[in-house]
Amino acid sequence: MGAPKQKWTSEEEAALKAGVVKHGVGKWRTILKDPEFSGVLYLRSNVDLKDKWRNLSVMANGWSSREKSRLAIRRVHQAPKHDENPFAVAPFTPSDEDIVDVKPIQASRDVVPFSGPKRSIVRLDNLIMEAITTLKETGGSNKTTIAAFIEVKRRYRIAPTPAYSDRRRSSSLLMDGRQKASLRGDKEETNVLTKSQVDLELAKIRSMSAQEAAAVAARAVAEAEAAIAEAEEAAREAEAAEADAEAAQAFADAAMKTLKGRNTPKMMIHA
DNA sequence: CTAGGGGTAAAT
DNA sequence: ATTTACCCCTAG
Repeated sequence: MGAPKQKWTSEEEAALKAGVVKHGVGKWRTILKDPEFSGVLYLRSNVDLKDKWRNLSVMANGWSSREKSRLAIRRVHQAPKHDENPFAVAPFTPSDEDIVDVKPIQASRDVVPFSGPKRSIVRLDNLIMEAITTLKETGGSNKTTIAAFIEVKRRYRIAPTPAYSDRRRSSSLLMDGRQKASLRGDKEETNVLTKSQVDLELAKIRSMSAQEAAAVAARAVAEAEAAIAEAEEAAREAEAAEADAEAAQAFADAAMKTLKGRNTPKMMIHA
C-alpha cells in the first residue's frame, strides 16, 4: 500500500509553504496547478499536500507524536454554562486549526537558553506560519508583506551587533564528531545592511505592487526554506544558520513593529 | 474537491 | 517505538 516512501524534500516543503502563502490554506489543487510550484510538486497529489500540511502543522506545535488522543478530552471542565460562545467554536480548544499556537514570536533572541549544545536554531517557517495565519485571519492581506520580509532577510543580513566576529572552527565542544564534510566554501558575502537600510527596503516592499511582491515572496520563501533546511541539516557550526535565525528574529521584530505601529489604512492591497 | 478520521508501512 | 509518507473512506 504505502508507496515506497518518498521523503519530502525541502524544496517540496518550501513549495508547499510558499503555495500556502500565495493561495491560502486548503487550496491544494490550486497550488498544485500553479506553474510556479508544479515544477516541484508535480509528483505529489492534492491529498499529499493536505496530508503533508497536516503533519507539518500538527507537529510544529508540540502536539508531536500525538494525533490519536484528542477524542477523549471534553467533559471535566465543569464550567459549561450554556454561555453564548463568543465564537461558537468547537468544544475543543479555542480556535485550533492550523494556528501555530501563541508561541512567543520573539521571546528570547540573544538569551536563547541553550539548554543543550545542540540545535537551537529558530525555525523560520514557524515564524512565517504564525505571521501568515495571524495576519490572514485578522487583518487580511498582509501575507505578501510578511513573505517579502523573508526575502529581504535572506539577501541582506542585519548586522547583529559586532559582538562576535571571529571564530573559525575551534569550539570543539560544540559538536560531536560528525564532521559531515559538505563544507562549502561559504560563499557568504551578502551585504550586511544597517537597520536604516533595511527599513528602506521595507518601505520599498510596502509600495510594491501586490502581484510583484507575491511573486518575489513565493520564490523567496522557497529559497529561504531550502537554505534553512540545508543549513540545519549540515548545521554543525551553523554560522550561517545562526545568523539567519537571528536576522529572522530581528526582522520579525521590525516587521511586527511596522505592522502594528504603522497600521495606517493603507497597503490594503490584495492580489 | 476539501477536511479529517482511520490505517498501513517504511524509515529512523 | 516514533515519525513520516500515503492511502482510503466519509461527510460536507
